[in-house]
Amino acid sequence: MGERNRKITIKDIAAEAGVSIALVSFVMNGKSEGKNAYRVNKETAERIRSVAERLNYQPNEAARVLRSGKTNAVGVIVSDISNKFFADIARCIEDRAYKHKYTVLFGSTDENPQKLENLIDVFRNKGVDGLIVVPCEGAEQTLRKLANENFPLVLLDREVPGAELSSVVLNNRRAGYQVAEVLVRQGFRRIEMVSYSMNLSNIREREEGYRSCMTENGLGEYVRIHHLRHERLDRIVEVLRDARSRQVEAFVFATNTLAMQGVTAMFRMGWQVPRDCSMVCFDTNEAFDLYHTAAACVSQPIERFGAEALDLLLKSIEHRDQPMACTRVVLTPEIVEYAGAESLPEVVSAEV
Amino acid sequence: MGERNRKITIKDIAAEAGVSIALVSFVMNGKSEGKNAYRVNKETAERIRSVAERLNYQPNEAARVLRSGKTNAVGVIVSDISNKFFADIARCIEDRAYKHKYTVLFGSTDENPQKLENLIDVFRNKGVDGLIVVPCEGAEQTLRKLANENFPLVLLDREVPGAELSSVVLNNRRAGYQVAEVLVRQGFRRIEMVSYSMNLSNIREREEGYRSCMTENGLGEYVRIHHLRHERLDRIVEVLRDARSRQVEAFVFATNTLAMQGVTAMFRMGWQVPRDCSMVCFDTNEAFDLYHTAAACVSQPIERFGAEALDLLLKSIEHRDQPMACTRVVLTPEIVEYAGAESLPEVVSAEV
DNA sequence: ATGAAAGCGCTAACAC
DNA sequence: GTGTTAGCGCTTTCAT
Repeated sequence: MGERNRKITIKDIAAEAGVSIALVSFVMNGKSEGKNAYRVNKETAERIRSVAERLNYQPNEAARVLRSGKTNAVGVIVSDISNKFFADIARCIEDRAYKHKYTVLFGSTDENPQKLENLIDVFRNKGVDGLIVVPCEGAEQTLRKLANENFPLVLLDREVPGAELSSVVLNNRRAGYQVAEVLVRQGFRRIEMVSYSMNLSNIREREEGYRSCMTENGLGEYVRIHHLRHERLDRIVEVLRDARSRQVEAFVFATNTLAMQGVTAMFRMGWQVPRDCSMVCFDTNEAFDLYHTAAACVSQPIERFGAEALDLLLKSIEHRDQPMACTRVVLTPEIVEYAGAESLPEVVSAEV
Repeated sequence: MGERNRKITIKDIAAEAGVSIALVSFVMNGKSEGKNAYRVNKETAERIRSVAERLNYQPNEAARVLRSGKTNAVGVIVSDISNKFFADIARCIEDRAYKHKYTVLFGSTDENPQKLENLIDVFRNKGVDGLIVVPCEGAEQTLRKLANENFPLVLLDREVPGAELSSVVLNNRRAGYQVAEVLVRQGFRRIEMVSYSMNLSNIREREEGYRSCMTENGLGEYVRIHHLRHERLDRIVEVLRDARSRQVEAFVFATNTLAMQGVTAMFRMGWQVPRDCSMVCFDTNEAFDLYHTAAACVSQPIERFGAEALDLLLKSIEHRDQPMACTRVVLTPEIVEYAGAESLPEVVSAEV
């Protein structure tokens, strides 16, 4: 009771089991089995294991890390961990990493390359074995340098053009095409896109998808992409109002955030969605889902994003010596189409 | 180019600056200033600093941790990091911790006490200096033991009854009272509550709040609390249908998840909210907010949750020697009242 | 004002 | 099969 709660070390186990610390280390690391192993006496090994169990031995991570240079930790750097899309991915990565005995450090950049650089520094000092990064604009240099050092790195959600980096991304072009196509099929012609001015690969490709969908459907003349600054989303009101004055009938929102901002603004201005104006967007969201606000949403395979990214990273950590293979995983979007608010079963039956 | 990219250590700095590693250590740790300091020559210190800068010296965390026993990392264990409420708090903690040069490890329990215990073990092995924990049912023992060991610990969102543990929680009783009161003021009488069967302090207090509000308003006879099992939320349909058959006019949902499930179920059953049935709930949410689905929401001071919890934890890490003071921070809820869907400015103007 | 040196707990090469 | 031992990079006590 009054005993100081000293941490049990490998030494204590060795003493208690009457063997050397080396033996304990081997046994604890499973080096007593397998081919290239110091073959330890089966009984000795068992004795050591039981002592460790009894004393509730917990190896000291810091020592192990210092000695081996491996932390069994990876860093995940996203734009904003409180954003639903990233929070969901984070959760998947966390669970999966845990199964592989890895822990995860999270960080948010707020699309600020300086913050990204800081986070990378901090995480590397902490000794993470690798990084999963959602690159932001202006981070190209930093990331390329990292990769040149042969540091295990996997890009998520977006790519860095012209860099040979592993990445897990959506087929954004296709998603943009297909989601816009829903509007076209519904008979809309004046369809415009609301997007970010940030130069991000995923955004640019979504725009491309929209553009080719329009062009291929003979609506090239209506193509118009509004680029909003990330810090000035309030400008969306002007964009919408202007579009409205040009009889725009429907919008493609390049991200969930933009869509939410857009719809909120529309509500404030007295338009009802989708009655007065239709829209499609990327990612689902409880509001749009429940009220069928969107005519369609791009549903991203969250689980696979997390799984593929982590697996890729772990593989590249395993093969740190090799000159770093660059794998590109492109996931297929799913388009969730809603029937339209007027046909929401519940609303109809309630109003009749 | 072909150079192996060896990490710069304190030794390199020492050699380059022509001093001993001890001096470098002192300078790097700012022990050259202040009162109880080895007074280092101002110029020597400057020289060391400049060399460190030039060589881009990054101290090795593992070594520092091994030696000092301090990791400058804290663990945050919540129910589910992908849940908006916790994701938001996580983000606040992350930002704030970062300013204090701390990093944060996140983990999710899924309300499973076994997972909680595992996570605590893992995080402690990693050597976190302290933990912020959202306790789940059945974790009382584990947490009490932790605190008995004088391990820095702060509870978040919920408390462990009968344990002297620091915590940051909402005044849930008051929140429950006030949010139910909105319905009462709107003239509803048959108001029932949908809650969890889990025995969690916050949930229980919310129920208490609802109950006393009803009683004090002479509606005691209508008090009814439905307890759903966390894993069987689909049961909510039966609960709602049954309530409906008893002419229940409004619901208080004990959590955001319950509310979302509830409203979704109502929609499926063809009821329109709030036309056919009113509701209030805890936490805001884009859907309810945008469409004024809820008559009112309890808005929790997310920022303060994060800030208070982290500050409390850091303080208790700082004073690990002292016998652990137990502080309880109770935050005040804010009730956000919506005007009702029929008076949504935009919908009205659009429908006229 | 500065340096030497003793470890923190662990891994792994090497000796027996 | 098992033990010895040399560090990993750092902090900190104690000499000088």
